[in-house]
Amino acid sequence: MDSDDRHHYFAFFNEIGIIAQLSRALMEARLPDGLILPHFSVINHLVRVGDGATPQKLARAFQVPNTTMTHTLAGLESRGYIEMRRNPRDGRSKCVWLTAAGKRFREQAIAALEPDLAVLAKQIKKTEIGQIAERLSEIRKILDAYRDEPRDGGA
Amino acid sequence: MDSDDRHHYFAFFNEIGIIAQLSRALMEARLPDGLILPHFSVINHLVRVGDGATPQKLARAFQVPNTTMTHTLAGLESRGYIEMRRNPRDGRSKCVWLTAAGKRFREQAIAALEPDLAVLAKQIKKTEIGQIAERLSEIRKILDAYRDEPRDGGA
DNA sequence: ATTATTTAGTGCGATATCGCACTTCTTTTC
DNA sequence: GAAAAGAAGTGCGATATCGCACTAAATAAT
Repeated sequence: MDSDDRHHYFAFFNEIGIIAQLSRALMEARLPDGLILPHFSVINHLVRVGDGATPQKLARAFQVPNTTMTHTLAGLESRGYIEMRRNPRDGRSKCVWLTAAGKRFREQAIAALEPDLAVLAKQIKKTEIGQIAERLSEIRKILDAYRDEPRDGGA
Repeated sequence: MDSDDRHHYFAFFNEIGIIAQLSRALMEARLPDGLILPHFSVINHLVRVGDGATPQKLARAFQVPNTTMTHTLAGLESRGYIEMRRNPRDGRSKCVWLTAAGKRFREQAIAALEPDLAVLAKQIKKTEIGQIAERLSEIRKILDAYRDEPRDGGA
């Protein structure tokens, strides 16, 4: 692999990083003060996948350390968007439950973002987004698998 | 735009965010202790585009606040990878110059990453990466432009 | 020329992320 | 059943990111 080959991969991940940064900033500009993307993401996840998950499970889903998830959940709980209850199945653990306020927060955040999405949708067609997202999903899975068995191949 | 349409866009940006996170973690695992992606990115930028740029220019190139770039540059300077000199054209400003150690750092970082890249290259073909990167570049430009004239359309 | 405005860089404070180590509880081993 | 090993969550400390406000210098306005 020569320098030019490497640059292709670097350039790809560079674009990814910039888009992640830009989209995150765009999104956070629409969220209430003190709330950031992970707050919304967690709430959104709970709505879509269903609540009652443990912090551990959420940390894995978002690929962040447990401490980070603890911190994010603390922020959501202090605002009354989630409730942390005891896990009846495991005394070490807890379960995260959405509150009505939490669901309302999600609705409002999505509504606040709608106009931006509408503008972007005019320039980036849904079909194209869908196609690229599929490719990205494959790449994400490869990276994700690689994370668990780095470099030395396999075994 | 209905809930399902929205989800397409959310899913796209979600994949982007995850890949950014994974690739960054992969990269940083290969960097010397205390150095993170922005450190490498800045050095790499200076090598590729040429050094002598002002902190301001770098901050814009990386879309980060000036304070963040100041902090990153301080880290690089304290390790002797760059030199901050006075800007002869503007007394308020400075110029960032690479040192031999800085160039060596880049070489070593790339070498340390090479085996990972080689493995990934087997699973993600260069041509496909290139194609997706082109699409992403267009999307990045759209987002970038939108950043300057949000929501209310134009004019 | 003097003053007002803008710009580059940075000190400071607030919050986010994350590694480490500890507590508490569960599961495994004997 | 007791002891050992493992797992979930969190307190603490270190660093990153970023907004605000300040200083110094350049540029514009008069």
